[in-house]
Amino acid sequence: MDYKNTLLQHIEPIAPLSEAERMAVLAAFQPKKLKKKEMLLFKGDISQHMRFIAKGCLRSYYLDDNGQEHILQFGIEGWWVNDLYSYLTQTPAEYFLQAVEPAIVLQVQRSQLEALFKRVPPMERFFRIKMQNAYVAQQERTIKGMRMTAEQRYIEFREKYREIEQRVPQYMVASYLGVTPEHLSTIRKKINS
Amino acid sequence: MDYKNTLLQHIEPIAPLSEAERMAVLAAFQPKKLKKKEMLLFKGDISQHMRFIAKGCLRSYYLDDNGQEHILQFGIEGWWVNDLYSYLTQTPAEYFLQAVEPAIVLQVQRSQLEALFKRVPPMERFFRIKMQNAYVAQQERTIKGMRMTAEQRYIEFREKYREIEQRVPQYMVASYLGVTPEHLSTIRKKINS
DNA sequence: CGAAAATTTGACATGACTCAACTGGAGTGG
DNA sequence: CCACTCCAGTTGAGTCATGTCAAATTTTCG
Repeated sequence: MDYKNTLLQHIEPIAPLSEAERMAVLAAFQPKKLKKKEMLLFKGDISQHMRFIAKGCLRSYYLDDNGQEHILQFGIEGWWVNDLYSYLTQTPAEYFLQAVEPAIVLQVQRSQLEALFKRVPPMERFFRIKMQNAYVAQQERTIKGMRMTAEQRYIEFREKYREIEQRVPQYMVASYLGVTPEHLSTIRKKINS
Repeated sequence: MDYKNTLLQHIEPIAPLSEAERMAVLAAFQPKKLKKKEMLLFKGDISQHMRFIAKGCLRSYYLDDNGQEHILQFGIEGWWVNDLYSYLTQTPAEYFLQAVEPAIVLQVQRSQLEALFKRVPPMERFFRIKMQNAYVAQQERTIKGMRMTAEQRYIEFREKYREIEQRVPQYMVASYLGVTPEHLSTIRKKINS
């Protein structure tokens, strides 16, 4: 039950809850254990849950027309992962969700979360704020993706997500940064000299 | 008062309102008229309002270390524009907001919007959904910015924002797409042949 | 009409990709 | 515990995409 604390610790600084609300929130979420490389969502599935990472490391990615993987996002403890568009519109997912490390994910059914929003207004607030922050961060990433060189992006990634870099293989970092593994390798060589 | 309808027409499909709520919402917003090139927010200002475009066309942009403009976003009728991070955290803005065409913007003070969220719960819902959609769209743009060629991005932009393309100068489109005006020019030449 | 701004064009430089070969380390089966 | 295989990572050559700079041309607007 320890992982449930992880969840509350992430919600409460943003949206404090009464004891009853806390119970309601916890009751709505269910834990799911994942092995390394286990899939949490496939392209084509309809995402039925909001998902909070209590432990471990996951990634979301899609396959392009050539079957190549492109990573959108990594997530570690305290992050939310999803194919949000699929979840929101209940259409088939574009993205895959997969555990990069063994993981524990807390999931809440869409219908239950909607009910929770009604019963526990701070949760609606919490998600609005989370979305706002995610949006801002994403905006930042968009600009940087288009305007910075791969080297600059890598240096930033390193500083910002030191921990993630140490937990995922290098070719996944390359994929996240939008460069080929070869190119990332040359960048690293250049930096370490 | 016509522009106030524009606002309600954008809120109600997502979050229906009672007559009283409608009044409360309208009362909170104040119109502001902008001339072409007039600034709505400067870098360094603290963004005090949420802003809805009732008429006209605006852009948000920032200046890099070389003083070059980079456009994040255009907005036309029915869009929201802001430096969201500044608004949310009440820190100095990174971005400028400027009218590209004469415009009418409906503004609501942050404190009033917060009060509105409490009094009119559908508004909190409306903004959560807006944020989610914006986030998803932004995620899309991030991926495409890093992985598609400038030509592909331009073709997409054209299809998706035909109207905006016709309302803003080409060098701003280039800026939005993250390419030099010269390069966009050669892309256009290539496409039209 | 004239000046300023926007766009086009071309030569050259650099960043990033592709492809192919090689290196080194982590499992795995004998 | 060794030998083998497989996969991640590195290296280098050649190529394409895009940037920089400079100049010419067109458009806009006072």
